[in-house]
Amino acid sequence: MKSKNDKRPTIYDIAQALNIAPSSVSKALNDSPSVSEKVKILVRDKARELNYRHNSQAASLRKGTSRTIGVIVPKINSAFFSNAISGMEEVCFDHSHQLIICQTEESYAKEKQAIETLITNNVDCIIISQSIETKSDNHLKEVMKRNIPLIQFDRVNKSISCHQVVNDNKTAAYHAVKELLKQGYKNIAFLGGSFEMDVYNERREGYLQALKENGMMIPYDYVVAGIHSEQNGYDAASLLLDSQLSPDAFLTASDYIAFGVMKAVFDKALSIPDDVGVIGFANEPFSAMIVPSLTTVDQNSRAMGIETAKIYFDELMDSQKSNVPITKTVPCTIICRDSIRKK
Amino acid sequence: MKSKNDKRPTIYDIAQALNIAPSSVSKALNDSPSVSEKVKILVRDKARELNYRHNSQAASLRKGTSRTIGVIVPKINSAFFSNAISGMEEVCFDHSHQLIICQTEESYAKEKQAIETLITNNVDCIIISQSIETKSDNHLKEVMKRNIPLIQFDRVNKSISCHQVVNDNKTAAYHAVKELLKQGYKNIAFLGGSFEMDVYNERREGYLQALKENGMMIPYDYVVAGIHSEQNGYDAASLLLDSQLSPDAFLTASDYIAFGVMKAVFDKALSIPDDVGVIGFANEPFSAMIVPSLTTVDQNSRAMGIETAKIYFDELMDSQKSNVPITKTVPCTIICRDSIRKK
DNA sequence: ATGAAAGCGCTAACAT
DNA sequence: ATGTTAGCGCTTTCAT
Repeated sequence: MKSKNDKRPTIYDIAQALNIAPSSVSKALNDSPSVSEKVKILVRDKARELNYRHNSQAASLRKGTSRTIGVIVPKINSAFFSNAISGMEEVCFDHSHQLIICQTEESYAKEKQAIETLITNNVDCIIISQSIETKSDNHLKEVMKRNIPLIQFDRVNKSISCHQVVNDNKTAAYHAVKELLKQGYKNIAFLGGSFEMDVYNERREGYLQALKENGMMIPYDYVVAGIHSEQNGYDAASLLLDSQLSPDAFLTASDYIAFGVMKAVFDKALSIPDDVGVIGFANEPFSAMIVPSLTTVDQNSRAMGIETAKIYFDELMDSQKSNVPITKTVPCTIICRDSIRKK
Repeated sequence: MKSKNDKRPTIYDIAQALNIAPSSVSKALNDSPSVSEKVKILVRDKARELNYRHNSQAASLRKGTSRTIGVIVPKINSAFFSNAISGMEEVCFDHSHQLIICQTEESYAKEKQAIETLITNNVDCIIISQSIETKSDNHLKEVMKRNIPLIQFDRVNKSISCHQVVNDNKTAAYHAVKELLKQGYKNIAFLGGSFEMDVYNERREGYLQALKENGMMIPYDYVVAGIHSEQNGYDAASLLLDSQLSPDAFLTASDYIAFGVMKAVFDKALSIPDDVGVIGFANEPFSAMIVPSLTTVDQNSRAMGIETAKIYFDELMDSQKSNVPITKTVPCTIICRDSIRKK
């Protein structure tokens, strides 16, 4: 299909056709001030005529910069990440940069592989949200050692000193619990994600703080770690609802977990929100579509994506700025729906 | 941040350290048969020691191939596309190729831009599912003219002669309608997407054929075009439900549209599935979560992604194979749930 | 089996 | 303002 002889036109072809030097063509195409308007017009017309396209590989090789940013996320098909990516894309588009997106599917091996791929492709910056499985930070250290700008977002490893964009997870969880207390719920359980990740730990802290401030007791089994899926949520909630002191409310680490909890509650013939209140995390589209609609914490993920990409363009691109890592915090918004009582 | 003097190691650094020729290093790293096992080991060890990484930009420039495939889709955050992409990624990973993903957000301008970007980045192949807005095919012709292998999937333009991977949309719609008829629904409306796209036209054909075969009349207003969103679905269904001959079933072009229809039905105080049956398309996760759960057409999108990527590796990569465009058809599966009556 | 040298397409010094 | 030249890092003939 791809034949070798009808090669794509280069600046040499334009130069030859116009009887000028290739460097002048390059300058003209890059709108350099040191080339006459006349030549620019000539070059641009000829380029169009020959159907010339800039070869960014060659330019990257020469310039040592690829105008490309690598993004590593666990999944692209979750509301949180796809919105964040969409936000990054918007900013990159404005700066005529582009994104290479890698999915890890929560695997550490794939995460390491993705970093190799991105290094190999000379990306100018790596943006990463870690996978659940990731324990080590060698691969991130490797990126730093190579002086490739690194930005973490959402699922960050705080021990790595680099720019970070995170939600105010603690505050969000704190307010979510306050909301539950305000509605009169008394026994609030927390089904969190991996407790090896700061995002989830912070949510737990917010949860604990809110309860402590109100002098509530927290049975040891009310805080459950390692909950990630709808099924996990269903199982954990079923267990808790059968226990001695059955919870009357759940704060969960994701809307999917929350949905599992809701199913468990219904299976016990209890009602939501009258008997049990439920709050999720992420504001997945379905959270507004189910019955009862799910109260959830919106993480403003698009804004997070925008802020993340901006760090590169504002701080990192023209390098040699501050070496002090910035941490940006994006506030969450609690979306109150029918899964908790209304005042 | 990124300083110039501590540059990344190249094959020259390895060559120098080992006192051998750069070409030998290159061959060793590529496991060429014309280099001794001894040198290979030496080179690999030194490469590890120096923390060498292959520079694929340079290699691409030299070899004229980038081991990169560009994918253009309207949205990454829909079940259909993210699953398809995931399937493509799997196949690419097995062939150590990678994906550059571009979103068009249904805009023709962005679609054109994405193609420019991909050409500029020397992708070895372009995989595209067109945006709704796209009317012209100049940008696709441009790709063909450059002898860049082009594969269309799902939302294809049949007038462009290239490889295609599609669902058996007509059959799927046909069987969906048959299913509705079997359950005793009599007045079945069709809320389709853009009628300028083959996918939607084929679904309409299947719908029409099933009804005609059963000698059913189809009021002219039962076939509605240009329906894309939940809101569109809600509006169109509301109108139809108020009309003279109110439909008792809807086949829709997406689960989101179906959800809008369901809302409209409930707002008229009608019941699903007793008064009205609804079938969607795509098997979005939420379709199983809502009440009543939504009967939908699963497009086996992951399989589509896999088949699409395979076309490149099986047919196109080693070029000069057949020039005859292949069309692969991936069957759909109807997932029967509560939104239609059960026998 | 190993090495020397050319060149992929572009840009950036450095002349002129 | 324009042209000459070298070189980014790699692969690939072609010699040896």
